Amino acid sequence: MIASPQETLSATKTRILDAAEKLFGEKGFDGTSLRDITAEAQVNLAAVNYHFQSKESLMAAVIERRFAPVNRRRMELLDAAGPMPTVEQVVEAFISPLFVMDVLPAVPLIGRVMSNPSQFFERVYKKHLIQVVQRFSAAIGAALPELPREERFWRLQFMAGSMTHVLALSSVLPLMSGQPVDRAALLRRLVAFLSAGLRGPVAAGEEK
Amino acid sequence: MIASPQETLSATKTRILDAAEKLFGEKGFDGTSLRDITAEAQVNLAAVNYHFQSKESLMAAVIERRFAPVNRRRMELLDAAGPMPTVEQVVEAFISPLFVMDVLPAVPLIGRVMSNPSQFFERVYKKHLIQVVQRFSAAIGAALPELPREERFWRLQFMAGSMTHVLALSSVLPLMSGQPVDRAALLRRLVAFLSAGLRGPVAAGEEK
DNA sequence: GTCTATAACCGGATAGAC
DNA sequence: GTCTATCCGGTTATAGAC
Repeated sequence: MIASPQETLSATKTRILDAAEKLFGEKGFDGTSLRDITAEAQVNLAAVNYHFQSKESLMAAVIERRFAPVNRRRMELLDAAGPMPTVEQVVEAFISPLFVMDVLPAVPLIGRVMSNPSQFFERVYKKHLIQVVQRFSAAIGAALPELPREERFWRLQFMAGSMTHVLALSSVLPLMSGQPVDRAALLRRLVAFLSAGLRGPVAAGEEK
Repeated sequence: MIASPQETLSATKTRILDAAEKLFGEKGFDGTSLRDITAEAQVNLAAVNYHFQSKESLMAAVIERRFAPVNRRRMELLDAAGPMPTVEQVVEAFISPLFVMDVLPAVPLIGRVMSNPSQFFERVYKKHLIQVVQRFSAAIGAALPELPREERFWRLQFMAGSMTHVLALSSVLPLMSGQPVDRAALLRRLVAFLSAGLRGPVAAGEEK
């Protein structure tokens, strides 16, 4: 069996995706031009439009490539935890897929998408996140039956916020803390903090 | 006593600042052109360069106008809590200045700045946030003497992340939750969640 | 202080040769 | 599939009249 033609095509296509992911993560979507991307990828400018039609759909492809497997992994981890997960299992299922080696280069990109909701609300939230939110809201309910439904929604947002923040700031956090970031330790710290937050008492006035 | 000339000047200048704050918050800095801003403010295009020299320094002025009073208020609240604040007092001092009426229009902008650290690391972090981080790290230490210094840094980041997330997503959260956001209730929920997180046990392996 | 007009440049996109 | 060349609208910034 010979190599399929797609693999030859994909060389250029993948180089564009990799370069776009890097630059979108570093400088944002509006702050990155197609010329920036083709220079970084060392491909011709016209190749972008040939392979991806427009900048808009290049952005979609870049996002799709990373969000789909991360969310699949989240669901798998939740499945593996069974119908009565612990709080820690739920938090880890949500966060740990972003701390594995092969999504590391996409971390700034993911942080940027997650903190630019209005620009991507339709595309990202409706397509990729709405099922995740519902599934994890249910899982939190299983782990913490006392927690009102509305409180689950908000605590899930708070959890997403802490996670997004450390992703989006991954380039400056070493400068702020004065030392390189130990990612394994960071994951443990996040899980401990968020699990405690999820288990916290409901604020007065929000019991019902 | 007659009105000072500055007040007349400020009319245009303030209209530009207000329009820029709104649009930067909605569409981002790179996504907003000076033409967008002058159209929204109903002033002439050249007025921006006359009053602010460049887009870059307009951005600085927009940020400065909001961050300075918010951080001043944070410090005041921390001072008012005394040398031995409760965890809740520390969290409230950090967050509640962003939940008062007159900074409401700036909420999307602040969310955007906080989640674009690389672009503003020099300007915002070094000028506005470094003192806040140090001061609040010390305050957490006073409220939770058991917590290691490094853990304080990270939990402060997690706290900032949850807060930033609800600010940055303020336009879409009503759509996600299916109902208008009760800001007072949101503040109570945030304080309860983050206080519980701050008090949580230190993850195994991070005790020292 | 405020306007019009324009300079100088960069952006995404495409036509058409190879 | 990949290149060069180019279109053309939008961008910041400024010069100069009023």
